[in-house]
Amino acid sequence: MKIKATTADAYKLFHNGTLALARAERQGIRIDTEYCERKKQHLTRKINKYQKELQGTKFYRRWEHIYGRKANIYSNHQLSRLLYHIMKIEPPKVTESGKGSTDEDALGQIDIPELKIILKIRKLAKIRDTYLDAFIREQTDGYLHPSFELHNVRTYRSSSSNPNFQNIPKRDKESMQICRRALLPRPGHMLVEMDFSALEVHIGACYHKDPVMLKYLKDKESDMHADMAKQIFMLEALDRSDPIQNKLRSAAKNGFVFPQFYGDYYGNNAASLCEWVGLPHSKWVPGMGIQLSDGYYISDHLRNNGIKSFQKFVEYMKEVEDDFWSNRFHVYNNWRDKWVEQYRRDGYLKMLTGFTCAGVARKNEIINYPIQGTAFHCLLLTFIELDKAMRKEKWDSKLVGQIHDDALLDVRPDELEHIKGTINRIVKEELPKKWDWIIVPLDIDLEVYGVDKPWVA
DNA sequence: GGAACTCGCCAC
DNA sequence: AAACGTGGCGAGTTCC
Repeated sequence: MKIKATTADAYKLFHNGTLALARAERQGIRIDTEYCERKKQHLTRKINKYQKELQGTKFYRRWEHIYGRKANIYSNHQLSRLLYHIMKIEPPKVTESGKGSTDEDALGQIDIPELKIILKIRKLAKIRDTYLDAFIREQTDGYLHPSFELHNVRTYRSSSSNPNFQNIPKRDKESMQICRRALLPRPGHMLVEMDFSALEVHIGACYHKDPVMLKYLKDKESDMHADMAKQIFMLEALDRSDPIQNKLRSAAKNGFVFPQFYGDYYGNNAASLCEWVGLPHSKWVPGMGIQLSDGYYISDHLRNNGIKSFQKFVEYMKEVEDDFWSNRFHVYNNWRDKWVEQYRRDGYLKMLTGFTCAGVARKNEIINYPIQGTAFHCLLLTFIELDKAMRKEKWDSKLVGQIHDDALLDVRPDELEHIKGTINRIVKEELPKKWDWIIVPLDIDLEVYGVDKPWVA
């Protein structure tokens, strides 16, 4: 008989989780403080160089003319006034409070070369002030001890602070290398990162049990993102080994599938997809966007299929969205409706792990909360069990951090094989045994970094 | 001089 | 009819 998880089960998970996370906090992660100091100075010199370059321009002299000695290139308030009030430029986008935005996207759409310098300065200052500075400030005796909290997040995920271990740059190569170069294993050890692949998609399937999604997750040959790329870009086939075709797959994944799961809609999707493939929000002519093959561009291809403008593409994406939820994933879609209906009736929702979310929430929030929380709980239980095995068997290896669906270990090389086996046992056997609602195989990836090498691939 | 706010930007 | 979920944090600004 199936027994549903209770609040007491949820409590126990967080009680044990708190203890395991506290032990990881106490272990800490080794940090190269001298490197941080050196790199900080290096970044400061680069920033000063860009600042000098900016200050020599007409644009900045205008800025100084308005603000005098108070002119500050880090003031977005001043920049916004200068661009949108003094220079009368039409704001490409506005902020939450309705003022002209000065974020990267907005500045990128304004044809003033000086703004490029500001963006470069912003990026370097972000690395220096948010990461390297914090690493130096927060370290004691060459170790960082980030906090991991379980009481801050509405979805019953974790948060991290002092410093935040969960937002160290990864996607931008330069930022990633500069920041992660600072984080090291203990002497003679290596960093090992384990992460669940597509965990939220898998956990979502445990809630809605859509047969089409279950097939995608169980059948290694099938590929949801490739299928969506084929549909969106009207392709007969998709070869992931071709870089351009793989880019189309990434566009479908990040510009349509994931945003749809979070509750986005075709209008934003169409804009995002165009961004991915380099097409403008206007009429399309031959030779626009990314090149599919010699002399054949994405705009040629879509025009040949009857989509000759952004406007038309938006209409087409409406059809794709409709097909996505009404046909392809209609069981998933019915679950969403029923789930929201039930919340509106009860005033709360209950997760598969026993946690309760109550209070006023919008539709998208209600759909996302259980999936986001439950996915993290899979990582947390894995973390707890690993910590338990580690202490019982007196490993020299240590758990040092966690990022929602990902854990970082500081491993003594001769223990690696045993640790791999332990992780696999926990994820493949113990998790599904404890939680019988896990109806899809959970997969984990292991990334092993070099002995004495930093957290840089 | 600190609290509370906005904005921008990093992660999943 | 509306239209992307969860955080932390630094700098600048405003208010007391």
